[in-house]
Amino acid sequence: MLDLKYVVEHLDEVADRLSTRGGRADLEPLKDLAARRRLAVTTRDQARADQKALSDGFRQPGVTPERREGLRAESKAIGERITVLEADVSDIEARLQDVLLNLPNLPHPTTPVGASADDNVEVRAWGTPRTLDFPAKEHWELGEALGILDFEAARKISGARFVVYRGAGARLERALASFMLDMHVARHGYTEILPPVLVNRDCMVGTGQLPKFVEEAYIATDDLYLIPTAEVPVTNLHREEILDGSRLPVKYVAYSPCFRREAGSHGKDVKGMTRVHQFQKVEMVKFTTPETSCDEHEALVRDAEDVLQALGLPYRVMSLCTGDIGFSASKCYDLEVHLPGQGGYREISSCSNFEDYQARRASIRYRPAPGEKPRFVHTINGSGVAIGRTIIAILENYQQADGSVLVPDALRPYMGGIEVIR
RNA sequence: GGAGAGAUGGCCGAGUGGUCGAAGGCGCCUGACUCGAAAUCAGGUGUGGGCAUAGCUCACCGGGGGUUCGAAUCCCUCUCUCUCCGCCA
Repeated sequence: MLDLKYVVEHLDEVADRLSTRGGRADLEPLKDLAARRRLAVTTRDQARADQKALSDGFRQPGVTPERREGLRAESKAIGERITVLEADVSDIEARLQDVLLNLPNLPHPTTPVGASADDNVEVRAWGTPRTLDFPAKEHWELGEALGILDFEAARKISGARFVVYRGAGARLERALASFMLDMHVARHGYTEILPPVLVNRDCMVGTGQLPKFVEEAYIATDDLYLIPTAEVPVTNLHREEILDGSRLPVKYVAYSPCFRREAGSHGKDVKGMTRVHQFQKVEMVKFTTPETSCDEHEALVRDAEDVLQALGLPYRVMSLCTGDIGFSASKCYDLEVHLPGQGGYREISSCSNFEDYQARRASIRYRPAPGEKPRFVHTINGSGVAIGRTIIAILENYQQADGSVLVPDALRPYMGGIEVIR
């Protein structure tokens, strides 16, 4: 959520910056509502002050019954007026909130301006894409032939866009989760979290999934939502809190399943498990000061890159342009891994700096020093990394002519010594 | 699922209709004392909103609603926590 005061005071600048996301932001209604709110609040507060002053009369010694009756009548009249004025304020504030919650974050000045994914900028690349001396297979061919990915079974028990891992496939998933968590905890200094995957509405609003993207979410009964990423429960760990500034940055890493309806992506990535309704992911989340968020964001990207480097998976780092970054993000880097089977790069991690956008929605603040005023933290998060897509990358990068797949060295200790899946 | 108890500031904990944004304690900050520290003493110390912004003012005692001239306090309701019983991985 953007700061209303800032938006109103910098209307043109905000409109310009938001327009780089595509479409145009009409902020006039917001400005109008803000002005109406100011008037309504002032009027209401004055009425309340009047009534308060009146009520002192009841306590004065020697008030006559007639005087009391007069005060009562006068106060009652003001009370009725207050009721009306309060309703007015609530109505305006609800409408204001609705507009504000549906406004995306301001792109960071360093976010490249562009209209679509085609305008994303490659920042750096690591490794050399593998060239195979035999026809490269795609992950589903390899996985099904090896008996480690079962799409047919998944279709029967859940439907399209699900996958069942079997045997070494299931083991690979578990190995990757442990491998990534261990790396981020031991080498990168994150604290491991295992969050609920069912969260309340406030969490979803806090990180920006709701209200705008309700069609993307799986909604359970009791007003609970299946998380689309561990970012949601982990960021909300500190919702409505004031953190001790000396504790920052706070760094968490969590392994969780992620549930996405993928509404609006019909016909996209229908084969295999590139785009499924449930996948698992290791997610890193940081809470930082505004001064350090850019550096911490860069560091988090490096932390994600470490995973791919350790697994020997060639990738490139893309700085997403204004037309492609997520709703809540100010700046975002995607890590795209090279897939010989699909013959191109594919997103495997998305690392975003939300600045104070989520913090304002979720009211996550910190106190720089004892006695100082609280400020909003900056939140940063990124996949470290998506496990399903890592399995895709391993299958396609480590495939051999006979259809078997080598286990990357770094993973072997986690695979019970299995060196090749055949 | 059944029965009961409870939710107050960073923490503990008082407060059962107005003088309460809220006693007291702890913690924290500032000052005095001290070579320095501890102890002691004095003062200060919540969050957000509005405005004519060194100030004034309004709101907030788990959430929502009600009664009342007036609610932390009374009533209803929801949520959560705790205790006991039942069930259960």
